[in-house]
Amino acid sequence: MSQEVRVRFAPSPTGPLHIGGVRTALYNYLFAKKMGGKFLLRIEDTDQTRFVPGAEDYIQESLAWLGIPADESPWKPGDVGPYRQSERKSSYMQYALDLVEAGHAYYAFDTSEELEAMRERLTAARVVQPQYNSITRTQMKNSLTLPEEEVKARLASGEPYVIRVKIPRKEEVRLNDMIRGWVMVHSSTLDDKVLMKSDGMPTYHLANIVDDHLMGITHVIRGEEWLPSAPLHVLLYKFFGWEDTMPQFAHLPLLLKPDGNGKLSKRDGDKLGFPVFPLNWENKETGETAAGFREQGYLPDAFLNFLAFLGWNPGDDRELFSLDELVEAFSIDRIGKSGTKFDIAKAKWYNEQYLRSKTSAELVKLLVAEAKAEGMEIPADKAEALVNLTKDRCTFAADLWNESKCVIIAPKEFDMAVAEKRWNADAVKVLSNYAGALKAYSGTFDAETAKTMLGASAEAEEIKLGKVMQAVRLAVTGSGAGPDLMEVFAILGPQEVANRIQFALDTLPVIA
RNA sequence: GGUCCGUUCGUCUAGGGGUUAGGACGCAUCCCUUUCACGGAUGAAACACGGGUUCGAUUCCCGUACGGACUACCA
Repeated sequence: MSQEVRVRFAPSPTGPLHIGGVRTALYNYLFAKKMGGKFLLRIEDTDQTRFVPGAEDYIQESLAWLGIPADESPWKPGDVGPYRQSERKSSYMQYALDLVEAGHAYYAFDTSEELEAMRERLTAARVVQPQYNSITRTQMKNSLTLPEEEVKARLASGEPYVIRVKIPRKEEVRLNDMIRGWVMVHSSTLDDKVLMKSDGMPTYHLANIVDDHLMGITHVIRGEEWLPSAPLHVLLYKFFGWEDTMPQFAHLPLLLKPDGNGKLSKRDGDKLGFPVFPLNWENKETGETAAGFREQGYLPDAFLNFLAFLGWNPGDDRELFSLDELVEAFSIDRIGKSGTKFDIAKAKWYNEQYLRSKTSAELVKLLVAEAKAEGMEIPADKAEALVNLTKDRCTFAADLWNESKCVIIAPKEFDMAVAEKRWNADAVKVLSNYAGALKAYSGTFDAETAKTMLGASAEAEEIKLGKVMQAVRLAVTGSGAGPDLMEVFAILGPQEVANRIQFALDTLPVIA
């Protein structure tokens, strides 16, 4: 009988959730759903000095926006709670003490000044890697070097202390990563990491092992930055005697800067003009702000699809996947090993694809909302025609409005660069003729009619239509580029088109 | 510096001992067209390097180079 898959996403509430974290959450979600298991969210807030108010809400809202909510979380507790490490504080010490008891950990009383002095001494002695380990710990103040009585006295007096793991001197530590295969590290390169901090809180290393064990986590899917400490975690599972239920590890490739090299950072986004966070963020205390994909106009499905393909692919030529399809297609062995550079152009392409696949009704909603944000209204009888006319020209929902503007708002001024080239005597003749014809017209008016009438006007003046088309567009929309003109005319209706032409005729001096 | 991880078109990637090394984004050209787009077609563009193993290596092995992560009482 196979065990239920349980995975967790374990962010720290230290600020907005980085896009790399979002992808980690997504892969955890996809794996859990694919395996018919559970996706948990655990808040790793053991560093009280870095806690940022609002960050938890941000995490929750981000997952909600993407449609990948956790099955168990601080806001939806299952039966292995609490789901905030700060609320589990009381349980960690006992586990650390068990390790001390078993000889796998020890108390250390060194002050930060003493630690600093030790590092300096080792550096001066050209020790390649100054660290608290099996050698150096013999020279520090800890329960391994101090007499038992003194240790007891120090503890009793309330002197601050930490508990450090006692890394064995010679041991080959190995783990079988689901993405990277066997990874082997010698224990001599590991250091005696702090397990319990002097403030009584556990470090990540202790907390994540204890909690993953207690929460029944079967697979740990996290970023590659954790790979170097994974051997320590393996050792800890062994020390606790939990090897049998140790989760399987999968270390995800990093998200890299689009240009040059290195981990993708907020700075890169700012510099290149794209967000690296799912939602807008504002830290009320520091005034720090960050742009979000949602506010930039990205659709959650498109963003999700884009994100899924940053390091994973289905193995065939398909590119467009709904969340359900992603779940169906997902597998950890199709996750790549190497770092992935972030390409915003691809994200835009995904957004275009998803925008265009929306129904007219959905697009109308988006257009109306965008217009409203600009203080404008879209006449109900024109909305559908507008979105159908403009959607193929749009990347974001905001473009629906940008592209529709020229229909909704009559031009007050004209693109003079176009006017200088195209606004000539021929154009004026044709337009005058056309305006007159439109004013007199009262039948049904569609794109076909608009064009036939325009053609007739041109013919009447013995002028080739193609020669004056740009001028016609300029007169009615004020610019030289835009959606299909005849369709625009159809939406406007003959009277409005005539009015606009008349305004242009009255305003624009003949230049060309 | 040390430990660990990685390296196929500019980018995301497929592939895998013998292939014209495939797709997508982007780019270019052409077609469509009343403009700009959309769409269609075409094109330029990659196996980091050096040794092995092999009849044969981009693919397997070992080095080198390059890149990255980690190296806190942060996660």
